[in-house]
Amino acid sequence: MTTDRRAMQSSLAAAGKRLTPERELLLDVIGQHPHSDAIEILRLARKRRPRIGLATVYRTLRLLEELEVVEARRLGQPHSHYEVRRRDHLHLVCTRCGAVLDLPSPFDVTALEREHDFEVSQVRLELVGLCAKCRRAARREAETS
Amino acid sequence: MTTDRRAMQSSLAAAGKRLTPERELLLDVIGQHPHSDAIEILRLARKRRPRIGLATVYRTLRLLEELEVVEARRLGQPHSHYEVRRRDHLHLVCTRCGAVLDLPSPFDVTALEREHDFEVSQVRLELVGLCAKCRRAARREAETS
DNA sequence: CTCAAGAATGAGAATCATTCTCACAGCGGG
DNA sequence: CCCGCTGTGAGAATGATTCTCATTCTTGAG
Repeated sequence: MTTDRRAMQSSLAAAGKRLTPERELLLDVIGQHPHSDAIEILRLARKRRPRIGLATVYRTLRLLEELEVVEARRLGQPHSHYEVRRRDHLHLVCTRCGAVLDLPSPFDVTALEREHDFEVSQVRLELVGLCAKCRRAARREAETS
Repeated sequence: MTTDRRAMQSSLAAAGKRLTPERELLLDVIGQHPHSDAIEILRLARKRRPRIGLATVYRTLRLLEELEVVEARRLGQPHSHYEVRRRDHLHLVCTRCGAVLDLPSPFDVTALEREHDFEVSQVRLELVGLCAKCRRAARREAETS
């Protein structure tokens, strides 16, 4: 994951932030264990750095979200699950046990039900971005600063 | 919304539950104010029934979710937003101000960006249902009871 | 019509995920 | 080598949601 590390390094530097061992470790853990929640990430990170704290995990997760490196998911549970971000990202989420399967982008629901032995009951789609008002506001802020 | 009311009545009865004035009121509020959160729903409900409590709002929301009448959404904020459930349900969510636009089902991202003056930065899709393991477990449970 | 049993409610306490605070540690430039 | 930040860990604080419990309402049997 050296490329990720490099990219991280520079976006952090751009924001006047440092690439600390904790941040590097946490990014690695998230990359290796997609869909983990904060407690799970803490547990995994402590195997390699036992004194790391929960606050650092949450702080780092938020930072990585802001840098658009990591993405938080609400999968019907009260806490979030985290994973390295991709532009198009499709999931099969079981409503009963919470299992999450990743999917390649183009798909056909019926074929997919057969292939993954999964019964689809609901399709949820969100297109996330900026509305016209906020695009103008963001532009104004950029000019001011 | 008499049809909704009827349908509710019978699915509640099937589970040995009652259609109370509170439940009817809350369903109506959610129908009339999609994407509201629990506090907002409480505020709206109190206009018509001032002594209704927050616990009842949350209890009813959970019940309506179980009956698959209502759906909770996590739109990047720490609390949920609620709306009457449809099978296919598409949203445009602004990452900055949290505005939510509903969309008709079939769509073309580029046309849509032009039409709604919205800049899409991310596509999120979840197909929700039952995995093979849980379908078997659910079947077993049904047989037992 | 009356009453008992169970379901539902309101208020406030409890819980759980997440964020904040604060004292201390560590790096990086001068 | 020291100063000024940026980060960290621990625990407190917050905020959304769920639970508890005493009370009220409904329903159905008699």
